[in-house]
Parts: sequence; C-alpha cells; structure tokens
Amino acid sequence: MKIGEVARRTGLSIDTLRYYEKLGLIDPPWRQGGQRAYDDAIVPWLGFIKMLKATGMPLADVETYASLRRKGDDTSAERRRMLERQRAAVLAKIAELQECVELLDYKIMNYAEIEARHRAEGGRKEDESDRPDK
Amino acid sequence: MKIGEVARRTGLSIDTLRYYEKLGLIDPPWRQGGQRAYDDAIVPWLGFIKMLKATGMPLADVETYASLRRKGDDTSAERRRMLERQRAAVLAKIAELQECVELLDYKIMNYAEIEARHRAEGGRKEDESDRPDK
DNA sequence: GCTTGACCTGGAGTTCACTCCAGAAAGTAG
DNA sequence: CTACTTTCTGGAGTGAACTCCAGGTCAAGC
Repeated sequence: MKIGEVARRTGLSIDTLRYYEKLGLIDPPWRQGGQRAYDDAIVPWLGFIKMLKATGMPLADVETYASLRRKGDDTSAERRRMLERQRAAVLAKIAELQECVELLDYKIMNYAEIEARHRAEGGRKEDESDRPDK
Repeated sequence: MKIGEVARRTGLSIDTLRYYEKLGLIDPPWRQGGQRAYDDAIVPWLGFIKMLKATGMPLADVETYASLRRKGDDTSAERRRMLERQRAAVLAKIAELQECVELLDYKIMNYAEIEARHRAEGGRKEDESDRPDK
C-alpha cells in the first residue's frame, strides 16, 4: 500500500503520515524504489492513534505508547496502565462536558425567556443584567 | 478588584487576562492610576468563558459571542443559536468519548489477559499480533 | 522616604500539530 | 517515449493559545 492509499483509508493527510513517522508514532515502512510501502496493519494502528488523539492524548504520549509497543510484550503492563490513566481522564472529561451541557441548557432557557418577553413587550429595551453568567 | 485578584479568583494567569482583553473577550476595565480595576461581574463572565473553552469553542467564537453580548438584548436570539450549536457539538463529543471508553476497555481487557498468560507461562515470549488495534 | 511587591506596555518567544513548498525522482496511461 | 500523477526530502510557514521579558510605573508597609 502506498502512502496515498493509507491517507485515503485513514482520513489523515500524506503530510500527517510522514509527520507521524518522523515523531515515531508509526514505524518506518519498507521502501519500493524509494517510496513507502505499508503493511495493511498500519490502518487499524492509525485508527487507534486517532482514537487516542480524540481522547485528548498529546502525540508525545502516543509516541511513548508506540515505543513501548515496539519493545514487545514485556511492556504490556505499562501500556495497560497508560490506557487506564487515559480512560480515567476521558471519564473526567465526559463528566465535565455533561456539566457544560447543563449550564448551556440553563443559558439557552434564559435566552428563550428573554426572547419571549422581547416579543411580548414589543422590543422595548430590557435589562438582562440580573441573569448571571453563573 | 485588581488584575491579580481576578487571576486568583478565576485560575487564569494575569497574562491570559490581558490577552483576553486584547482579543475582546472581556471589556477593557476602568483604570485607577493606570492599573486595571475590575467589576465583580468579571468573575462569573470569565467562568462562563472557561466553560465555553472547556467545550472546545475557539476563542475567536467566544469573541463573537462577547461582541454580540456587548450589542445588547437584540442579539439574544443569535447568542442562543450559538449556544445551541455548541450544545449539539458537546453532545457529539460526549458520544465520541463514550466510544473511546469502550475501545479503551477492550484494549485494557486484552492487556490484562496477556499479562495473565505472561505470568502463567513464566514470561515466555508470546505473540500479540493477533490482537488487533481496533 | 525607601523598599518591596504588584502592575504597566509592546513585543518576542513557545508549544502543538500540522501544512505547505521547491525541486527531484519514480510510477502509470496512452 | 511522452505526459501526467504520485511520491520523495528537508525545511519553512501557520494558527491557536498562551507565556515570558525588559524596562518602567504605582502602591503599601515600616
């Protein structure tokens, strides 16, 4: 598989793939006439990297994970601990975002009320200042 | 309230507060002998900004919201729409993160199994390659 | 009045994660 | 063989969100 195909299949740009290789997130692939020739296994691995990135893991940490992976099975406990820490971070982020949704709902409700009053009272200037940002 | 106090109360750095002022996220406060003197209302407003940031809203969008706010009540419908869009984005992000948790759980389980086998078989070299990244 | 700490400005520097570029080499279709 | 597309390298540039700095001003305690 050439780099363009990997890009197409993963949704990452060619530049990003080379950048990830430079950072050590992916192993340097074989070359055919100077061009990168990837194994199919690169696709799920990049999918996994994308998932880690979606959780907010910095690429430096992904690199740490990748280099543990390269070292083989002896590092599996350490990798598991990394994923467990990330799992906890994700749960915390989900909780934070759920609070954000609640706050947004509160604000949206306030705006709906203000608009209703606005319409009812014919657009007269009103004071919004008693509605705290909370 | 001086800038240091605002920083202490919000957890933002003094530099960040001045940066936000430059971007137009917060109104330029009154000055007392050249020094910024903030109204108490700045604290909940900054709390709201932090919440928007936590949802992943770029500062440019926060600035848009802030400038609508400055224009007064006539913009409340537009602000509500912004918050509704953000709400939808947050729900999508929560869903994505929940999928990430599931995937992490799957991986963590695999690692736990590998480690168990590892211990049982006395640390003999094993092949992990049949465990897909997916 | 003096010292010490907080605050001021304008601008430069940093980090992260890309993204783009020029110029050259390799692969592909007709 | 020609024309076109893809890929190559090394390095420069980008945008977001800060963060730091020098050199100066202001204020509070003793």
